[in-house]
Amino acid sequence: MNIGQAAEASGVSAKMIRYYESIGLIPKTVRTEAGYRVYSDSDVHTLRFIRRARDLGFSVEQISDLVSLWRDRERASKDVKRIALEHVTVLERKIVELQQMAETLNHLAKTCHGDARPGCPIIEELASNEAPQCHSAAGTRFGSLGKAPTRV
Amino acid sequence: MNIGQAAEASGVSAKMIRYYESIGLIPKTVRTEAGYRVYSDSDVHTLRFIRRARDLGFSVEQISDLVSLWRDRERASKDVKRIALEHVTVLERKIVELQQMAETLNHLAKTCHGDARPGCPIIEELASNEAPQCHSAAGTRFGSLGKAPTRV
DNA sequence: AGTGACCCCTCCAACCATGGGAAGGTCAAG
DNA sequence: CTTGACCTTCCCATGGTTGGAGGGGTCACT
Repeated sequence: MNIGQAAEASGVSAKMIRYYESIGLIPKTVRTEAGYRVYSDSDVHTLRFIRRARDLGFSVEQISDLVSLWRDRERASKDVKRIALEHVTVLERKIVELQQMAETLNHLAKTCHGDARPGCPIIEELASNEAPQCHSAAGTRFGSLGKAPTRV
Repeated sequence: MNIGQAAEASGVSAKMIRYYESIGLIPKTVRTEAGYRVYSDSDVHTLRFIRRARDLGFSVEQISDLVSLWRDRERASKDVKRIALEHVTVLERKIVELQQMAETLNHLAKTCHGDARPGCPIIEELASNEAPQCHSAAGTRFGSLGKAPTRV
């Protein structure tokens, strides 16, 4: 199977398959004489695994661990569960962050008459010198969420 | 005021101030003879505005619009409200996405005994050939959320 | 006047995951 | 043999932010 068919069958783009190979998430494949990558059904299976893990929001690094655990017949389900639950924790923190942003904006938008007149509480809030937001946590730019603030 | 003090006072790092200048979000500042950027209290006010908008998850492009509207005394609050509510829509879609991921994982983790034995429903789910997830929408990799799937 | 501790400058690279495209090789069908 | 669909590698862009290198400025203290 060529890379295009493998991409089709797995739902991972050819671009990403090459990228995953380049970073070592998947091993280098066999090549034809002409240099074309060749994939087996088993490879497609792995790619599908990877795609599902991506769909669940795991990072490539986490997926790398999950793939290892998957391949490892002696794997401890404890390890898998730990990775999954750690990820859930991160997800839930991000959810809260986004909810606070949305709440703050909804609150401000509600008090904004939204017509052609100037004078808008949203702008005024942003421009104020006072406490950043009414919903406190949205201002914690560098929460303990990792290296960077949540990009939205 | 030098850039460091402006950064301190506004909560925007010196690096980011230079970046915002370079992309035109803020105008070029006056410089000292030695080439140091000089900031006024008003500049700091603008930077604080920008930081708050970032905290609310607005993109730089949106912030650029908001800053223009802020400066424009004839601004229509309608325009501000529209930007804010559009952003809320995006936020809420992302929240739902993340919630679905978290739900799926929580569900799988619940059925994972999580001890030293092998055999783990989380891995098995990822590896299965069947329907991607029990919570359907988490698999819609390219939902109508914009250019790319939500990176987590 | 020298020295050390900071500050500032610009430019370049990295992160993450992904898409786009150019320039060239390969393959199968017509 | 031509055409078109595929493959290859390589480079570039995204967005927002941080980091570093390498060079210079400023200031207070000795």
